[in-house]
Order: sequence, then structure tokens, then C-alpha cells
Amino acid sequence: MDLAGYQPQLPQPLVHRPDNCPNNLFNLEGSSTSEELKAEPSGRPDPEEACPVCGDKVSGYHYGLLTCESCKGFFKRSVQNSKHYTCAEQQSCPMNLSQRKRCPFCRFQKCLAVGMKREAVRADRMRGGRNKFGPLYRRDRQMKQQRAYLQSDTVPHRIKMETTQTHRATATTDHMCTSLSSDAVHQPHMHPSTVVQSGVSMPLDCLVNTDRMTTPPSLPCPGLYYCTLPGFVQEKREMAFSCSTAPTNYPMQPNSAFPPKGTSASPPTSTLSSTNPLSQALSQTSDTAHSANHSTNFLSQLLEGEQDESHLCAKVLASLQREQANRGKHDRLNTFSIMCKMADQTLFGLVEWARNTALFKELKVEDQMVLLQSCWSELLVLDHLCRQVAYGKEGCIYLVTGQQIEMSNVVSQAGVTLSSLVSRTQDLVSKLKTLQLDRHEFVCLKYLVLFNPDVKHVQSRRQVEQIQERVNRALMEHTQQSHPGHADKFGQLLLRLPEVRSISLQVEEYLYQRHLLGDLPCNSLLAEMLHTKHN
DNA sequence: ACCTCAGGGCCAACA
DNA sequence: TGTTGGCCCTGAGGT
Repeated sequence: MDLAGYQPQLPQPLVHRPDNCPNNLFNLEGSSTSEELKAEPSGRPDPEEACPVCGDKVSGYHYGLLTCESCKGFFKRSVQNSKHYTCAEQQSCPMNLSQRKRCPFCRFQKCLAVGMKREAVRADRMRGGRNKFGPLYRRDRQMKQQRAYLQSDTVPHRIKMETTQTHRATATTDHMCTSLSSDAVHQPHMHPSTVVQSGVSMPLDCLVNTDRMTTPPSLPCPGLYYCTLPGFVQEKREMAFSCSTAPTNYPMQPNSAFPPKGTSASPPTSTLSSTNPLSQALSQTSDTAHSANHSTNFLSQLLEGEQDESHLCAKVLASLQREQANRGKHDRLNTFSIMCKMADQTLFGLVEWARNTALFKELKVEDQMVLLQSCWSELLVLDHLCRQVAYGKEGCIYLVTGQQIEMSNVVSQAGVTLSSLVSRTQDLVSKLKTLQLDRHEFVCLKYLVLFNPDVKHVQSRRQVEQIQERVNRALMEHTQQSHPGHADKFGQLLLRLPEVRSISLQVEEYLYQRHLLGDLPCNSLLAEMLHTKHN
């Protein structure tokens, strides 16, 4: 896929769509609305931006991304001279301005992990000119420009139309994959404290003994299912790693910012009509006079549509269990397939969530379809991120099933692709944790991602825009009220969305590559979505 | 024709 | 003596 030139595609009729595939509900042809990307403004790298390898000041784009002059030189020499370093420690040396010289091994690994590209170092050593990453740099600059714009005081409280469009076109090549995001599932859900068994070391293709895994009472305790982990097989198929479920001492309410929902499913908002408070809110004109109460009520309404997490978890587990039950002992799902199934179920849940929200239902079916087709992967990534914020233990990746993967194992055993994904995703998780993202804010971000007026072929653009503005305003007011000491929280939250978008594009690209290799399970919503975009 | 900017080379400083 | 990193040169591609 040419990510550089990527644009959302017209929805295509899908041949093998499962009966329950939401796409079936959208029997339509794509509209002909077209909207080209605006030419990007020229932009220089922010001189204050930190090098992703060592934190030094960046000097420009080097070998694939913005780095400092020092790491540029180091990377160049390492590749040109085919250096083979070794680490005297545990291959996890700290990498910063003062310590970057201590361990070239870890430094070079970090270079690769963050996405520096060996292939950008010229074999012929020819000087000058441009490389093939030109479009990549341009789009990356575009994104940064948009971030800067969002930060500016001139348009403080609104996502600019160009923003998401730019993000859509922004992709940073191949250093992303999706084991994380293909399981990118849910945020606060069941009761992690009830999921025991930690630190169980197992080979890549391993059997999780659920006898040792207590599931919540409300969940159908799955039988044995083959638990292997995704993505890890991509580059090193034989390696073993440690996979664990949530620790026994996991608090019932791991993060006060994400109080677990009750087990009773929230009433769907499907019965709401155009006279409901949300609609009324939408009909209001854009101004800054909305009261705090309005905002609070609005947010409460948005929260009501949230999915029941334990229900989702049960669904995923049941689905996996069914799948394995239908297979012979020697025909178990492999790692990647299991994760795809998880992602698929989660995606179903997200589509269901969207379609049950009053705001979304007010849109034309055609618009609903193009919006979902545009943002499904972003929603998955967002879900994954919020799950990590809510439950993720330091150094672990938390799965929808309650299991945890140790990050160090992933990083040390996976190749560059996976390492960089983990690194980038964890960076984002860290930022969100620092920002103390709460449930209200997470829901708002989901809405902002979903109601994107810049999606190609959206017919009721104004309507979508109004919803986005409304959610945006609610988010702003919420952050101001709940975090009065953190004046910039709203802006900081919005600034995370471009990265979410960027990661989601990498997720799609990776999944599509696997799909082309025949690795993706057939008849999955995931495959359908990918197919639709690539047609 | 001129400008931009990313890759390469040089070399003083450093360990 | 090998490595580092700041600075400058080069030249393809964009305007």
C-alpha cells in the first residue's frame, strides 16, 4: 500500500461478508464527494524537539525520522561500517544525552526501534540529493505543523478540519505492526483482580491452562484455548517469551480514573430520538456560553453509550473458545489468528457501540459507514491505549483477555518492527498516563475520532462537524473543571490524536500485509475493513 | 535558475 | 587509537 498517497476509499460491496457484519447493514454506494488534501505548509522541525533516541535536540530528518546530529552520525557509521556491537549489561541500557555513548549496542537498537532505516544509508555513498522518504518527511512535517497549529492560541478549542485529514495521510512507513493493536481492545473492563496466574513462562505457541486462571463470576469460564501471541512470530518464529495474566494483586479498581462499570449493561441509547438532549445540544449554536452543567450532562450521555467491558471480554473469550472447539487438537489457531479474532470481536463491539449512540444514529447510513470505515483502526488503537492506561502494569502489555505480556520479552525477542511499535505505543501510553486521562476524556476522544468531518465522501459534513465541535467543547470544559491546575490538558489530549492516527495507519498496513500473505482469518470484519480500504 | 534539505565527509575533541 | 559529534559540502527534487 502506498501510504504516502493513501486516501480513504469508497466503500465497496463486499462479497463474503458475514451475516452479522455491520457492513451488511449499510447497503449503499459511495458518494462522489471528493476532497483533496491541501498542500502542506512548509515547516521546519521544531528545534526544541527531542531526539527519539537520546533526547538531544533534533537537527532534521535523518534516515527516516527526526533525530539529532549525533545519532545521525552514529547510525550512519554503524551501518556503513557494518558494526556489530555487544551489550555488557542486559541490553536495556538507559539512552539519554549523557549516557548515549556508554553502550553502542543499545543505542543502535534504539535507533532501529524508533524507526531509523538502514536502507536510507546509501550503499554507494553518493552525496546530496533526496531519498525515497521525501513524501514521508513531508507528511510528517505536515502532522507536526498541525500539532503546532492546534497548540496555538488562535484556535484553541477546535480540531481543525485539516488536522485529521493530514493525519489520515500521515504514515511513517514500515516500522509499525499490530500485535498490540490487533488486540487493541478494551479499556476498563472486567475485574482484573480475579484473573490470576502471573509470570507463566511459555513458548510462543502455548497453551494457557485456564485452570490456573480464575475468570470473573460473570464471565463464562473458557475452556483451554490456545494462547499464542501475535506479531512475535513475524520475525522470530521460534522464540519463547513470557506471557502472564494480570497479577493476583491487581486492584479491583486499578485506576480511579477508570472505575469499572457495573456488570449490568448500560441501556443503549438507541431509543433516543431527535428530541433527546444530545440532539438538542447539537442544535445549539457554537458559542462558549454552555454551562458546566450542560457539559456534564452531555458527557454523562456520552458515557451511557459505553460498552459493558465484562460483556465484551466474555464475548471474546467465548468466541475464541468456540473457535478452538471447532478445531482439532492439531489444528489450533496460531498466535496471529487468535489476536485477529480478538481484534475482530473488539471491532464488532466498537461498531456496535457507534451504531448505538444517539449522535451517530442521527447520521445518514451512508455517512455512518464511511465514518466507521475511516476510523475503525483508530478506535481500536485508542481502546488499546486506554486499556494500558487503566490496567497496564509498568513494562507489560495488557490484553483484552486479561493476560499480560512482558514488554522486555517483546522488545528483546522481536525484531525491529515490533520493537518500534511497542516503543511508540508505550510512549503514547506514558504520555496519557502523565496526563491522567480519565474515562470522560477517553470517551470524548473516541467521539472525536469517530465524528471526523474531513472523511472523504461524508455527505452531512456540517452535522458531523457540529457534533465534533460539541464534543470538543465538552472535553475542554471537562478538563478545565476536573483538572483546573492543568490548563493545557485539553490541548495535550488533542495532540495525542495525530499519533493515534499514525499508529493506526501502521496497524492497517501491517494487517494488510499479513492479509496478503493469507495470515488473516477469512470472514472477519477486520479483513472486510482492510479490503474495503484497499479496494 | 534558485532554493531546500537530507545524506555524506571531514576533523577536532574525547575516552 | 578508535569513536563521537558538530559543521560543512553536495546534489536531487521542488518551486
